Amino acid sequence: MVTLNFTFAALKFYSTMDRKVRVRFAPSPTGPLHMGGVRTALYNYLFAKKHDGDFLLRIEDTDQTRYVEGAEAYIQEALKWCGILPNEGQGYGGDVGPYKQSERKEQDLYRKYAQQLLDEDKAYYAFDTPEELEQMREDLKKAGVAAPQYNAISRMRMKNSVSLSTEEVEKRIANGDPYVIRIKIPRNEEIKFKDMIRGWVSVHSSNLDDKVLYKSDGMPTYHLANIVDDHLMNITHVIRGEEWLPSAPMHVYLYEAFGWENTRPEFAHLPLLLKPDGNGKLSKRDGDRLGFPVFPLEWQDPETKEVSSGYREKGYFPEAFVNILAFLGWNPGTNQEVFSMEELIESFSFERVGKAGAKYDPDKARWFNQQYLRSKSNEAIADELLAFHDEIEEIKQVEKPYLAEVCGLMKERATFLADIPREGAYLFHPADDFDEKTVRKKWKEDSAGLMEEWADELESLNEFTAEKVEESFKSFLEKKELGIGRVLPLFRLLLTGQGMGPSMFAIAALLGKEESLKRMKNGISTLG
RNA sequence: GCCGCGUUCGUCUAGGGGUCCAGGACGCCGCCCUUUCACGGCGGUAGCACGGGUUCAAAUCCCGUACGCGGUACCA
Repeated sequence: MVTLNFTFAALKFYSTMDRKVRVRFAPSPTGPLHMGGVRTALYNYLFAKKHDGDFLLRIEDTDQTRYVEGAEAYIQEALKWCGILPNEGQGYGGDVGPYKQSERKEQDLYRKYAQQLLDEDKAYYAFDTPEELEQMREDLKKAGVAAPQYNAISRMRMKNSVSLSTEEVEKRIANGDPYVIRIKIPRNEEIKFKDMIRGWVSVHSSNLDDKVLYKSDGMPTYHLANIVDDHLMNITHVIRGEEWLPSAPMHVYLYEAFGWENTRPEFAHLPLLLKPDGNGKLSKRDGDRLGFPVFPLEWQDPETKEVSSGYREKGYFPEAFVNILAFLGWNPGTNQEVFSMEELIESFSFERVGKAGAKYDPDKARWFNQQYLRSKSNEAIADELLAFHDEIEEIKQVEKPYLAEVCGLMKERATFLADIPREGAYLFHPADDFDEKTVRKKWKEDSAGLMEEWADELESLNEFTAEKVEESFKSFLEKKELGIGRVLPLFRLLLTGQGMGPSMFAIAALLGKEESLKRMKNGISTLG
């Protein structure tokens, strides 16, 4: 047995080695793409790029009842924002399209494969009504069957082309009776495959259901469409979420039933993304509850009009978002944590993807964004502020070089772009009021007089640079025989209204002599 | 219930029999730097789910238990 497995694995290895790597991301347009979905797309993308392969986007919309307006456009936009760009697929063209299953169905691409299975006695027609199915499951449960299924045993008591006579089946079909096509899972077989992340996964066929492959509405189910499309699109590796692991053996069996086992893709089932507190997978609700987005982009439900926040709108950089996602389930095995997309491609491998679900940590996510913000040049940050935050009045009221200098001053204490103009609002216009606590602690009776003297010193400066202001300030302290902590907070209070912030001399220099003196004068008269 | 997958600091994780009285990062705490806040530096807190094996030696291998998650649809 061991020898057999080894041989099988070796054969598989060779058969996929000489094929160009082709992977696909295949979401259903049933709503906005969840960050877990984006991560699946990302891992597919990284794997494809790493191996000079293709990354395709396929839309799996076989369930017409769950179609949501705008969801497909959302998927496209989200991937674009993240820089996870398909080089083939829906919206990108390619030789093996269409890339949308509803359109493929129009071309009748699926029915013939179901027919092939029917002809080879590997699938059968079933006429059972939903009520009959429910009844069967109930009866089996009552009879003490632990896992009621439509399988090799129970199928004999149902209405299908295995249990019914040929004449009866033909009559029903001719009559137009609704039917589905079910896969005929063999009764006693061990089905195994080697998952790239989990190793050997083995399930006995008695635990598999005779799943519906073709629905009575004429649409294939996911199971059929997925296998047929992956085969027709020459997919070499199926990288998807762990929720698919239970049906993977059935998919493996389907490849065998079709006679496609030699080109069957490899599987990698990704660990789930879990909610930050407690257990269970990350859901839309958790974001609302804990105050962080679970979607890449903001989304408004077309029916309920309910708005879900997005990483983009919250101020996350796409590079940071990708970096965050990459580290939820994968790590490079080194101490490096900040990775560009290129570096991720270079380092990515399934050997370093974990098996256990990863709890999402919003704090760590913020930290990543901060790292990216700090690593950008002042000019780049100014550009991004102007491009993405035109709702902020301040940034439009100054020249860009000035804005860039503000960014330089503020970026080390900010996490998001918008923090800069908010926390540094006083660099754009005088503060509305003075920080009460600082006034109480620092503004004494003699403060006004002291600041007037200091203003005179500033007035006499010819060069109003940070260095000159500092120099002048030092000699002022010496002259007055005062400590820096007595005087500087007053200066800061007058110019910024705050008790904290970046270097006071840099602030004064940035504001300029005239503005600095004006603020001092106004402040002194207000505070007395 | 049944089937499958999983389980190292609060969180993300390194670790694939000895070099681990378990390393890094986020968070938290303390100290230093600083007018202040932040940054930075230094230090600290805290973990191998449990029980049996195997072995001279186990976080690492095997079995079991517990717990968690996923699946159990004519949804994907």
